[in-house]
This record gives sequence, structure tokens and C-alpha cells, in this order.
Amino acid sequence: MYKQIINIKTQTPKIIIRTITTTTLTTCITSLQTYANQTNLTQGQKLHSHMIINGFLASPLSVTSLINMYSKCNHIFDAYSVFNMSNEPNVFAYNAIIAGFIYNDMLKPAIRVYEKMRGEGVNVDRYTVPCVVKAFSGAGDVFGLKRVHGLVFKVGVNDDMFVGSSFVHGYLKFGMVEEGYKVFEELPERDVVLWNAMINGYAQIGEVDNALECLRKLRGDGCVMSRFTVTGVLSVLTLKGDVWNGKGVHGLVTKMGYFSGVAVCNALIDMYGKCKSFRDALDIFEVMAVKDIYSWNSIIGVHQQSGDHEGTLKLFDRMLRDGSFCPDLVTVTTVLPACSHLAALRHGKEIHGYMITKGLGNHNGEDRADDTYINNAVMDMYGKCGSMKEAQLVFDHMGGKDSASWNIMIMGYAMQGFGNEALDVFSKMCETNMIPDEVTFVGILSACSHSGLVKKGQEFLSQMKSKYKVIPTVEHYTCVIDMLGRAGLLKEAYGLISEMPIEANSVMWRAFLAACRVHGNGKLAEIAVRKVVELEPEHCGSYVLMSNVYGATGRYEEVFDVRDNMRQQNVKKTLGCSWIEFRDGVHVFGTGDRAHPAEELIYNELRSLYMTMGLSQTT
DNA sequence: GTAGGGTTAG
Repeated sequence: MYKQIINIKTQTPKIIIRTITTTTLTTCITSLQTYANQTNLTQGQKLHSHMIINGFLASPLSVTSLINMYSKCNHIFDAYSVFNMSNEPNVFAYNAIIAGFIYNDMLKPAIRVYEKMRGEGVNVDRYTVPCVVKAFSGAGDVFGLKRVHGLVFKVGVNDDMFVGSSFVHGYLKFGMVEEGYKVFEELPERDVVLWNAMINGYAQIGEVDNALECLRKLRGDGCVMSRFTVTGVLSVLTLKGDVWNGKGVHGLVTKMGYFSGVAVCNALIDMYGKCKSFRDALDIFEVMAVKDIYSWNSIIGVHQQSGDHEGTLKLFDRMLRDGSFCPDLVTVTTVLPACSHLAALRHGKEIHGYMITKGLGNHNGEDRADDTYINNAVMDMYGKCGSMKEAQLVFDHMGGKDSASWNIMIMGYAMQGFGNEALDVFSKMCETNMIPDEVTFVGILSACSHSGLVKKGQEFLSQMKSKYKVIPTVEHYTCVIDMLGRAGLLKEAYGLISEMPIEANSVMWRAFLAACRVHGNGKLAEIAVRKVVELEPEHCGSYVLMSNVYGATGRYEEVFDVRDNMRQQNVKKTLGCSWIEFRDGVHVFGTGDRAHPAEELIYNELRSLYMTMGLSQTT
């Protein structure tokens, strides 16, 4: 039928006017609905030009259909210009453009149009409400949501299932369980969508038991589960770490044929990943027929969670090379910590470069929490990779700094040994009225520790509570113990451990022990090492330390005792490991490891270094 | 002609 219409274009205008009838108009509209998907834009545009030529645009029906067609083809600006050109748009046109903006992830414009609609006195109906609710809840505007809810009773659409489920979803998203439940209770029936809104809503705010209770009731009601139910249930099981029932759902998914749903598979990948069943997650990813950006992001997340940072970077490269999916904010946030862990500066820089070209993390002027978060991750990466200059550049240029941004800079400078720079950042942080928190002081105290600023460090520790209202934790004391120990003030450090109001942990004793060994205090070292073993008997390093301490003071009998003890308790020494980023990738070396292809060259170089340093070779 | 419920990072 539409072929006939398109052929009209080649005929003369006179014939067209005679040919166009109401039937043709209806056909145009029907065809527009067919073309309202992302692949048929050209056909839709052809119809649009016909409608212009033949004066169809006066029809409110065509306006709505065109808006819908352009929206679903992701040409929202064309949809909006059709809307703007129409004369006094009716409720259909308003609903279509609001829905269009939401379809294209533009929530704020959707809200603006809705407000215009109210201002113009166009009546809101049961189609308008679910869209607007979605926009308000998506934009985090709880007051907007409540205003619409008031309106719903006035308009008399409070019994509508679409309206009701959108509010259930909206309220639960804000953690307003009572309000959500009230809407749920007052609805005339309970369909699968409503149940899903309850299950997913509870899942999102972590109310696992309520979500599972809804699942039971849904089945008790004789409702048939849908794909949406499956993803909701999977996210609950993921939260519970319940891989056993997760496997059950996996079986059900296969049986019901839901496996063809991308989101269902993505949720399965996520569930297996978070439950540490990495093999199962990888298997699903490989056999999935259709993948989307979630699938990639999820599988990258699986590698990141399994601690396989190299694998994470390799997958990111695969994603870039493959070209089917553009890494987005989530991808970058997942991959950057892998660079930080590996101190893989080159990869980190590449990702940062990619972000700049794609405008990720930079929505000029719009204060987005996501932008702050991602820029913090970039700064952290540069800091951990030792490039404070770059970290500082990102910091200077980013808008919307939060306390984490300041803390990352302080910690970055501290770790690289730039104590005074760290303290400068701290002063500026206080000048901008940003309130320092626990993390800030961990940074400040490590800065003092790494740069030997003993007096300053002691001052900060005493001012923390009185001046900044932050109560020192074991981490803060550990920094100070470390600081005193490095400066050789062993007695002061020991005194602080005895006097402080909290119990010392193994990390603290370990830091103290290291200082005792460096400064050659065997007596205090013995006290420390006993504490370390007492607090962490399962940690292999404790025994190694103990035998080293006894060895250093010449007490070889004790050394044998410790080694014997280790054998009896079946404690094995885990291998030390280091890595370096060089040209084509990250190279990992274990203790005594001879697996590297350039092993001979490396060990020759090592031997000559030992010679230069006047040391005998020990490895 | 217009509408509700889903999965990924921290």
C-alpha cells in the first residue's frame, strides 16, 4: 500500500490533489507507525515530505504520528520541530513529544514540555501521567512526582494500571515504600507489570525479602512471569549472593525461551560475576546471540571483580577494535580502576583521551554527579600511576568538585612524597568551605608520614577531633605510628600504641615492626612480631617476619621453631609479585620467576646492577 | 495517533 503512495511523488500535483483521500491519509499514518523504528527513517521522511506537499500537516493525527516516527528513529529534534510547527498541539501531540523526549533519554526537556502543557491549559490524561512520572523519577525530582500524584485524583485516572505501576516504580525508586505500597493496594487489579514494578522496586532499594515475597504472591495469583520478572529476581539473588537459586532461574530461563532476551542474559552474567562464578558468566557471554553495551560492560565488570586487571584492559581493547559498541561512562568507570591497580599509565592516558574526544565527563555547566565521579576516577588513576601533573590538570578543569575530588588529590600528593603540596591542597579545600572527612585525614597523615613532617602530623592528629570534629580511627593512628616509626621515634610510637583509645590491629603492629627492623630495635621488634602473629595467625607473612626478626638477633633456635610451626599449620608462603608497563603491555614478575620470554636479558641486567651496587647476587 | 515494569560502575 505505501508503495502506491510513494509513487504518487512522481506524478503531477494536479493528479495528486485528485488522488489524495481520507483513505490515503490513514494509510500514511499507518505506514508512519511501521516506520517508527530505527531502521526505516528514510521511508518515514519520504512520507513526511508527501504530507507537507499535500497539506496533511493540518491534521492533528499526522502531527502525532510524525512526532512518534521521528522520536522512535532517534531524531528527536525533527520530532520537536514538527511539534513546534503544529497549530495549537492537542493532548495527543503533547503526549507523543513528552514520550519522545523520554525515549531519547531527555528527561528535563520532557518535564519542560509537560509544564508548558499545563500552562497552556491542555488537559492531562492517562497517557500523559506514566510518561511524566518516569521523567520526574528519572530526574530525581520527588516533589514533581508528588505534584503529579495529586493531579491524578483530580483528573480521575487513579484507577488506571499504567498510571498506578508508574507510581509504584517511582515511589520505590525514592525508597518511599509506604507511598508505593499504598498505590499498589488501591489498584483494582494486579497484573504482571504491576508485580514487576514491586519486585524491581524493592530490588533497587535492597529490600530483598520484600521482593521475594512479591515473587511468591505473583505466582500465587496465577500470574505468568515475564522477562522483566526474571531480571528483577536475578538482581535480588545477586544482592543476596544466592548463586544456587540463581542457577535455578538460569534453568527456568532456558526452559521458557527467555534466553533470547539480551537483558536477561546480561542479568545472568552480572549474577554469576558478582557470585564469583566467573566461568559461568564467561560461558553465557560467549554463547549469547545478541549483545548490547550492557553485555560488554557486564563482562568487563566480571573481569574487574575477579581481580583480572589485565583481562579487563584486554577486553576494553577488544571493544574498541570491534567497533560495534562505543565505550560509555560505565565502561570507562569499570576500566579506569584496572589501570590504577596496574599503574598502567599509558592505558589510562588512552582512556582519558577517549573520554575527551567523546565528551565523557564533561557536560559544560550542567552539574552532573556522573561527571564528578568519572573525573575523580581519572585523577585517581593519574595519582596512582605517579602523574600528579595530569591529576592536577584534570582537577583544575573539572566542575562540581566533591570531597572525594579533594581527597584524591591530597592522597595522590601524599603517596608520591609531595607532603607540602598535599597540605596546600588541604588548605585550599578548607578555604572553599569543603568539610574535611575521615578520608581527608588519612591523606593528610600519610602525607606527613611520607615526607617526614612529624610535628605537623602530630598537630593534625590532636586537632582532628577538636577542630574538625572527625574522630580518629585505627587507620589514622596507623599513619601516625608509621610516621613516628619512619622518623626513628620508636619509643614515642610505642607510647602512642599503648595510650590510644582504640585497640591496635595487625596492620599497625606491622608498620611498627617494619620501623623497629629499620632502626635496629630487636626488643621492640619481638613485642611487635608476637602481636602480629597473635592477630593474624593465618597470614603467612607473619611467620616470615617472625623468623626474620629472630634471625636478625641471632636466635636461630627460634627461627627453626617458627619454620616448624609453619609446616605443621600448613602455612604456605605466597609469592611476591611486581609488574611494569612497557611498550605493548603489562609484564608481571613473581619471586624467582623465570617464565618471561626475555628472562636471560633481564637476569643479566640484574647481575650487572648487583655488581655496580657492590652486592653479591642472591637470586 | 499518544502510555506502565529490566540488566552494567562507584
